[in-house]
Amino acid sequence: MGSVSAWPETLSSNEKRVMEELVNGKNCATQLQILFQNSSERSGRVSAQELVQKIFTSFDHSISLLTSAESAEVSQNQATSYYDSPCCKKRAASKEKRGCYKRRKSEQTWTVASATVEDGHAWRKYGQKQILNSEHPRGYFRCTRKYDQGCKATKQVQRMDDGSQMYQITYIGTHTCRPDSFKAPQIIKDSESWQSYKMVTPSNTTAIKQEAKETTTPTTSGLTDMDSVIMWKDILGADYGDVVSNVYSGTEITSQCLEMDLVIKPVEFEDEFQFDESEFV
DNA sequence: GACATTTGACCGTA
DNA sequence: TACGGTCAAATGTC
Repeated sequence: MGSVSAWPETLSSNEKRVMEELVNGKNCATQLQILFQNSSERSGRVSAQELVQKIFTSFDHSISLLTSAESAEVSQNQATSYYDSPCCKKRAASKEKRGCYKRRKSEQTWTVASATVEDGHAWRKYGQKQILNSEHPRGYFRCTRKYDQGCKATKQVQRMDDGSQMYQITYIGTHTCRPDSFKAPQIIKDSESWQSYKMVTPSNTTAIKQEAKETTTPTTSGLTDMDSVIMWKDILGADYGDVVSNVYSGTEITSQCLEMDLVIKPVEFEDEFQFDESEFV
């Protein structure tokens, strides 16, 4: 485990802490993988659940650190840039001026094929567009916490043209909001079995906020973040075939998790995110 | 009345 | 210049 002093001095203290958390999470994941490889026993010094708990905590801390830094930046920017920006002054001056925006090319994006548009977050639809050569229109959604918490997450939902009931959902940007209900999955918190996690159903959900047709509801597990959904599925995949069936085929992951059927396509990180897989095997 | 959705207009990018 | 993403007025719903 690296100490703070092991990181380049160019990193800020927050970045160093993030790195520490990520390394910690990676190490736990490695141990967890070994545990799964010797799946019959629970003989390690720590149980799989404890490791998963650690991983979750590490990633959660990292996300918190990053989002707190980002949120500060966002709120600072918002205070001055959004309503005071030349762009919007211009808009105020000219009511006819619309579409004053910058495309966010550097945001993280990932695509998910799902039988449902629900993902545990509350989204508000802000647009719909007929796309060329597509049978179905594409819906544009933003996080309902965009204005109160500066959350930059958006998603695009489009019915697939292959006649199936599947939706192609593209997530753009990560949630910087911190829903009150966000917490570690019940299974982790209560140290229950993985099986209990499987038993979580949409029927015992509580809504963060009522949104019309596209409203999404978090599960009681509190697993409200799409990133978390993907993460837990990935973790559970190998040895919990009944719970989650993952097929890692190069760059594509096919999963079935809870009520969602997902095909997760490659995450495109425009920011340079390096992950040395060779150390993982 | 507050909030969400619809829809046409506007604008950036390829 | 066409396409796609976003904005915001109009409209709908509770």
